[in-house]
Amino acid sequence: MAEPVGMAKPGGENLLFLTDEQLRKGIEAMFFAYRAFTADPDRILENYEYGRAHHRAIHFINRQPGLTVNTLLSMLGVTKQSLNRVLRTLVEDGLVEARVGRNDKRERHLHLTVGGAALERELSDAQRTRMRAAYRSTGPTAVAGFRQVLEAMMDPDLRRHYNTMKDGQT
Amino acid sequence: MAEPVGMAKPGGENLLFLTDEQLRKGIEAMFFAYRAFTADPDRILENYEYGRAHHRAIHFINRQPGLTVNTLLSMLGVTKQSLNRVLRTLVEDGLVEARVGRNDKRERHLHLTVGGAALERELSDAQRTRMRAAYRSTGPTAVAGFRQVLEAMMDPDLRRHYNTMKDGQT
DNA sequence: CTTGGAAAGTCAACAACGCTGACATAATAT
DNA sequence: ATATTATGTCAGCGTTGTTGACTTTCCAAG
Repeated sequence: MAEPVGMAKPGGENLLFLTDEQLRKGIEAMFFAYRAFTADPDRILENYEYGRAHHRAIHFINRQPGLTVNTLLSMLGVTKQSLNRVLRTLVEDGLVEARVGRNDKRERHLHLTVGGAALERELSDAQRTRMRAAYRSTGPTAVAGFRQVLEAMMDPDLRRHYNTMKDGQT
Repeated sequence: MAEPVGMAKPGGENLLFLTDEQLRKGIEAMFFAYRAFTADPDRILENYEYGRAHHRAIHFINRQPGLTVNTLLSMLGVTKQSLNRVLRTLVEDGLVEARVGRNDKRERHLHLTVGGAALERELSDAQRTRMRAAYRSTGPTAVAGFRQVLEAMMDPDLRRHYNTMKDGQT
């Protein structure tokens, strides 16, 4: 630790934090942190014979109950065939309910069952625990920067989903 | 769990940034940002019929030339069998050279060839471009926080690799 | 009311990349 | 010298991503 990530910016801008070396460290930080970020849920999922794809589906269904398959598709950024395989097992196992739309009966509105909500809680508890520890040890200023940089890295389409959910339904 | 971490503490610290809602936003920020983070290299790799695993191997071989298969293994956190498949294609295609160790002939010391270095450059250029844009638009304070939180999230073992390389060749 | 198109789902095949098990070879310890 | 440990390879399997082709259901416009 303890090296210049960028000094003040007096008259001329100091751009030390934009060197290739700094960028490489950021890249590796993303790699190692993401590995840790997914490790806890992955361990839990093994007990249920589910994978990371199931976790992601459960997360967003919990986040926005009643969303359609198509909406979920665009959030996850996978093909419908890939999502369908995951969704089918979750419905079969009674963790997710797919209700036919009232206005548009072609649509399937997705909800977690009681069992699905329980698994969601178990998974997100594990993930939040790690993130809470990281947040706590670094403080609110670092957390704000963390979120700002991540948001700036997103593709506009993905950022739309992120922001939608951020403001969406409180 | 799920207690209001929000308000204030006896001491007077404001812990609003530790609410479950804030944590959830951090989790989703990680998800969406990582997707964007890998999107650029993934697009390039398609042209070469390689995948993300090849990228990771190339990155770390470039980062620390001459490292052994075992060392690379512990950085990537996969099984040696999984890495071997990737490494074999890279050697066959003339992007990586695996030199038998002089002291210990069991070891293979890995180096990028000229062609391997060229691909590494192409991939990391794409990744750096996105990260540079994010860094520039958020500034050095945010970048420092970004790195701090990511580092705090890592497992100790992975963090060791991260720090080792960080000090490696400044 | 017929038809065009969007939404959802299915089936098949394939690729990337995790995994375990079995094995060959080299170094080391007994 | 022989057994054990370390390193790397080969073979096969599972998850999850992909594309392509196709059907069914439904809404809406002509």
